[in-house]
Amino acid sequence: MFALVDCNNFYVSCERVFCPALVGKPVVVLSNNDGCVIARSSEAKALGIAMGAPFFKSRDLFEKHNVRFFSSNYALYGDMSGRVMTTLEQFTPDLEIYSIDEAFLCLDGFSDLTSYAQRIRLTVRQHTGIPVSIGIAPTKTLAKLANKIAKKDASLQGVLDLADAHNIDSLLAGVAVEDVWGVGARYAAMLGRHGITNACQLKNAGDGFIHKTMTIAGLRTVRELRGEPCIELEQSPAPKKAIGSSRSFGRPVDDMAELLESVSEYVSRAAEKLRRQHCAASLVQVYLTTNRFKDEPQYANYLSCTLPSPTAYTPELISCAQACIRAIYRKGYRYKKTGILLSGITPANGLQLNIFAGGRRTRGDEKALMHALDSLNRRYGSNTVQFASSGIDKRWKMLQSYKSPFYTTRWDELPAVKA
DNA sequence: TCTGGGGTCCTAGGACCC
DNA sequence: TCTGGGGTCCTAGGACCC
Repeated sequence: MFALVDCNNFYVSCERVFCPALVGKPVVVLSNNDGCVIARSSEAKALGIAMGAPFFKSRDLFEKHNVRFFSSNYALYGDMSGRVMTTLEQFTPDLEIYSIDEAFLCLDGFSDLTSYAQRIRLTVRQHTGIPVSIGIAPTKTLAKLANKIAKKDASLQGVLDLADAHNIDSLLAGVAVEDVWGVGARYAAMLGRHGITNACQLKNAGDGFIHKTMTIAGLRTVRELRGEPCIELEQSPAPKKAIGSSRSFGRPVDDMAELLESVSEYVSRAAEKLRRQHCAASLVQVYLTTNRFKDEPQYANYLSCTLPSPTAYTPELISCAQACIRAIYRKGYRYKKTGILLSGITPANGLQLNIFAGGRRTRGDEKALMHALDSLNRRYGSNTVQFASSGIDKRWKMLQSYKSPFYTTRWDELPAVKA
């Protein structure tokens, strides 16, 4: 048996923990660059504020209903997520952290699951202040679905064990096909054209048709809806096969020097992650693009660069990425965004050395330098030491005009309790 | 002035190998 | 008139997830 524990309106809930005055009021959290709405309180949803709604188009509505809004504060959300997951680990030895706000728990061998799940809810609430909902079922896909129903139906008090339902098919018939895990907008439209609009109809669709139109992954989804487990619990996350970093700029950028700074910064971020998983990369991909929403000359391009041997040495990766930008940069455009992707990832120990790389500084020196860099930044905060090529002013940086304090990760921003 | 970021998996097609 | 068969690897594109 699987339980899916999902935090309710997670980012909004994190903000509310440290600012209880927000409880009961419409609250939203914005994407990077304060671009779109990516989390909404139930009050905000009730006002008709859509997921992904552009912030600047909604400002009037926000003002009218006194909607509170926040820039995203990932240091806070990541830290709160860790606290929730640590609490969940007390309830089962077998747990998969699926995303920042969700975990699958294996409940095999446990009894009285609904009341156990209620205890989980109360404990998470007490330890972290975060409200969660829990769906229980014999497959992950059904557990996701049960969770969705538990969130919607207030009478369930946040928990639904599908085994308790007397008529699962009628429950499935009440769930739109696009709300099934693994069915996105494209598949939902395609299925709709074939008369399949709810989860029960999808469950009863023909295997051949599903395989042909939705590949093997779609077939797994359908089998899971029938109660046949096809997707296992993954307890130890596999190392990443690709690590990317990209950001929209806070304002249009036309100067190549600033584009070079931005990719240097993004490569530094990605390389840090690469070293954290003890890997090296052999392929650097770089792209740039203008703002597709603007009625002005558009240009987008990308270029990749294969390294002679895999590396996790930031300066080498930066040189590659900057060479790519120089090659694809065209003067006269207003750029909106650059991004990089590291791939061809292999474990850093036992690297194939390059026979032609003699005479350069040794791998040992590079490793020591990166280790020192990472240690300093871990201890004293991100970007305490950085590469000059990433720039000093960084006037291209994204906007974060409405960010809440780093309540849990910076000494000088800890909330104070007044006597 | 203003529309996010970071991933995974599957498939098809092309280049290459023997 | 007439030119094989079996395979791997890589990449791009399209779908999905949060």
